[in-house]
Amino acid sequence: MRKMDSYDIARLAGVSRKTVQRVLNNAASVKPATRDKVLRVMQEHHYEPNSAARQLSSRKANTMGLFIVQDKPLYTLHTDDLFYGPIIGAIISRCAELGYTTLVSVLDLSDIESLFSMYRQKSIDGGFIVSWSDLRPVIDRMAVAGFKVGLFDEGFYHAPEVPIPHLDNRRSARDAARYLLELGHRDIGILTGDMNNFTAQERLKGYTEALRERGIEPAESRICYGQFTEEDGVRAVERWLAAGDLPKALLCSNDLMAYGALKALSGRGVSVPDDISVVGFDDLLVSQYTYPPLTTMKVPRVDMAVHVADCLVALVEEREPPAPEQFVASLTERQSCAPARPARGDRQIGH
Amino acid sequence: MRKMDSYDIARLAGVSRKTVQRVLNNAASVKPATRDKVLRVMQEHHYEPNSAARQLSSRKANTMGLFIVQDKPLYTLHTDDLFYGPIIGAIISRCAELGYTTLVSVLDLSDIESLFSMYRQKSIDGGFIVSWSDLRPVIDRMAVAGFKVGLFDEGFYHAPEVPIPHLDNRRSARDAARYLLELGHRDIGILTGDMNNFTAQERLKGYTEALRERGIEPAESRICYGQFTEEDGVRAVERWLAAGDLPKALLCSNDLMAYGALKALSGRGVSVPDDISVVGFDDLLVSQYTYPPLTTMKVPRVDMAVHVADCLVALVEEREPPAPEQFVASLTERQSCAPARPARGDRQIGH
DNA sequence: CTGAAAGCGCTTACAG
DNA sequence: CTGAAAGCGCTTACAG
Repeated sequence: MRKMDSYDIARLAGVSRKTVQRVLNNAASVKPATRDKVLRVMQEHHYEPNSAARQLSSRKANTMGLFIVQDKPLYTLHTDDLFYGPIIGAIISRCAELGYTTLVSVLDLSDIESLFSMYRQKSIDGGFIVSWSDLRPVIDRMAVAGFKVGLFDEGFYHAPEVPIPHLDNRRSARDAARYLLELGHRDIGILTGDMNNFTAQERLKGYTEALRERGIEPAESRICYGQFTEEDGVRAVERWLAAGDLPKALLCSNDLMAYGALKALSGRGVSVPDDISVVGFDDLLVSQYTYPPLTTMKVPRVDMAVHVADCLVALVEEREPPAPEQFVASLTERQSCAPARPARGDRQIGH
Repeated sequence: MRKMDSYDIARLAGVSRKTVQRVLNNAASVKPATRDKVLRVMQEHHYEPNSAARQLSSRKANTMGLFIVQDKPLYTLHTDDLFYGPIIGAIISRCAELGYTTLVSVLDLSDIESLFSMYRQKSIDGGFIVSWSDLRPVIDRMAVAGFKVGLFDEGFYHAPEVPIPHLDNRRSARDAARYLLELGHRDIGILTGDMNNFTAQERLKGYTEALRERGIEPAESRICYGQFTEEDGVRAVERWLAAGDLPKALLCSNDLMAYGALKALSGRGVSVPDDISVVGFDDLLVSQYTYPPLTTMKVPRVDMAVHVADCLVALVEEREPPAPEQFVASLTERQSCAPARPARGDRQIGH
């Protein structure tokens, strides 16, 4: 019961160390009977190979890093971040399935060195970075050093050698706008995200395309530029309300902004969905608890996470990466949208 | 730039390996000039000591395990679990501050073996288990094996050698009930958690004590037994409503049940807080988004997490653990409570 | 295919 | 205090 190593197991099972190792690595060339015997001995003695020794001699950590960056000014990102929470869980689980443990760190953007440390210390074979910020400088440094990394938000980065799951934001936003159009709405506003962000740009394009398909040219007054924060939603609504110019339907480029809009609307006594329909984007956990529960475009975050994990592991193992996938958000209907009510000369819809 | 080891650094800096090591471990006995020189050489060559080699020779992983168990039937627990999310972040950050990395796993309760594996492989020096389930059998096995572990929920376990942060649930619930009493309410119901759970028992006791202080003996009809799930909140409200016997104020033993109650109430057209005041317990992220925003007892989860982390690290390093702390939940007022309205023979309060 | 040796890159006693 | 050696427990070439 004292110190057990693979040598002891070999002796006790009456086989060579090599055989013990084959059993550990599930090699085929071991007779079932021998295999069982070795396994039995290992279990009896609670033997499991020392991971540090393994890492040291094989030069492989079988560990991935997961870096959650605490984005500073605009977005605060915690492990309980509503968007990234499920992604974090999915990555960890998927890596485990693929034989990797996951070392999680929360990182300040001002102290990004500890990320590089983990690579240099050979604590990890690769890493995922989860962040809303523009990480291009960091990623470039990593590329130079040959450190393997996967990302999530393609808002700022797009490089063939860096796995990033691709969401078809334009199409998804188009689908959201079409939904509103099919409800009979013609006066549809949009609340955009940070326009330096590729994702935000694409969602705006999708909105514009959908309206144009119906021969509607989106007026400048219908486009409100935000930064993906809840506060933007509040401000947008208040500005429209102050101008007496609230649209009849509102597409928010993420759920957080929709929450802000909903709050401001309800605070001003404007009824959702009777007076205005609201659609969000993401489908965060909170969306089922808002008032009214938010209709939103669900981003398949878990599938996307599994996909990056698969890509990064393939990269680390120098295998062919899985085929690229194109993800699309799907409509989750709740109670924040209603058919347009007939007014002025608008044609009536429904019923 | 090829393979750098501490020997190379020593040679390049013109010192002994021992000195390099002293620098790495921040030992005092190195002259500042020497120290700087060594550090400069290390930086120039991007040298960082190999973690596997360190672990192997020092028999220490400097790593903690964080096991998020996916509790089966009643509660589902994900990394985005509203209660545990911030706790997870706090543990990781605190461990980092104390010099430990954190290996996170999500665990199925049916496959708890992988938890033991990490200890046997010496991948971790200790671990935290985050779960709603009754873990006593697992913890007992760990104690026998000498594996060090910290927990969160003291609902089921209470042992001197296992760090668990202690929340004074009785006092916290008493404070919540007192708040309702001070608002003038006398007809106050409670929705309890699973009564096998110590935490649930204590919260009920706190409620009872507060009412008795005011000479109110809680009627059986005011106590509704739940299991900490959202659905319990729905059912409780529906049962009371069906009996035409809704209390004027309701203390929910956690936020999730309060969400259910709020939904059911609003679905039946009962106004919160005009017709009934509702108080939750936990202060999850969602509570600011419910309708109306939920007044609730905030559990200092982050402080509690930091405290267990400190305790477990002390245990691992065989140092004296920090002094035990007694945590208390504090009232977070939002909009789900209002003063009792004068009715029948009740004395009037307020104004 | 099998076995004994060398090696992974540190830390830790152990002589000097 | 300093330095050379042994050792941590595996894996990986390398002879046989």
